[in-house]
Amino acid sequence: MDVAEQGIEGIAENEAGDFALIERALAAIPEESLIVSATEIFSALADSTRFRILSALSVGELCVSDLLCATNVSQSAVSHQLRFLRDKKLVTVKRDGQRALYSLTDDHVKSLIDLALEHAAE
Amino acid sequence: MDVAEQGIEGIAENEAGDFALIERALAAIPEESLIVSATEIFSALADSTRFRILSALSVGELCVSDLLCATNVSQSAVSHQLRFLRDKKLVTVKRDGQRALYSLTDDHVKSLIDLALEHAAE
DNA sequence: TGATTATATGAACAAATGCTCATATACTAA
DNA sequence: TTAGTATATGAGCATTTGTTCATATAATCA
Repeated sequence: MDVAEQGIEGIAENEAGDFALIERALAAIPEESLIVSATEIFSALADSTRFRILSALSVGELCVSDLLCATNVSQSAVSHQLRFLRDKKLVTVKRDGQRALYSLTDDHVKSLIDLALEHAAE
Repeated sequence: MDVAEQGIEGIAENEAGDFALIERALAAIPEESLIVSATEIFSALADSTRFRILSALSVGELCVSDLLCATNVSQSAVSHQLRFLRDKKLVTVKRDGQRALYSLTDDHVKSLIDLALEHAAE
């Protein structure tokens, strides 16, 4: 009704039979704040250095020099990426003497990695 | 054995008790080609325009002007992004008269979107 | 045919990204 | 304290990204 007519104006020239599908498609698009959050997680996983870091952490808590082994970049680069991941709340740190122990904040990240690998393996 | 000793050299100063974990962490990192594929999918989902396009397509086949309604950018931008998604094999096109009908290549993408939204909703 | 609608593409550009280098901070041990 | 190890940060830079503008191609219709 309201929604349908709003859609009709936006879409203009389509045949009537497709309106329902288009409406559903537009309805399937989450609201902006959710899009921002979702694309942020995907951005975090979209870089190979961060992907390696997060993959490694999916097994458990690790310190920066461990994560250095997990990547192909400098210690500085790892620290910068860890800062990025901290800011996005995807990892948390805790100090242990000289070490900084990082771990995944929750396991959605691990699920996402597994799903993507499943897709990649085709 | 082989693997463990290789790890010990790389890691250098850690206490013996942590080697097992570190080994498992390094083993959890997929091989390069899988990382490339996985980060490519995540990149595709890491942009709000593409995210909107893929969300909309998760409901079914749509033409470019429908997808234009689903985004906030120009027709040209949508076309460019569709080209990107085609190149990455995430969507497929089929011509229908003047229209180009796009659809998702498979539904891993939809699963990834759903998982990310689940995480985002916290 | 020419006009119209739908989609695609190339060029150019601003903004974002990811890295390294140099350096700073934090903690430990002698 | 000083030296050594572990981590963090700021600046600078090259590369990548996403967009718009202008235009090209494709298909339909009068």
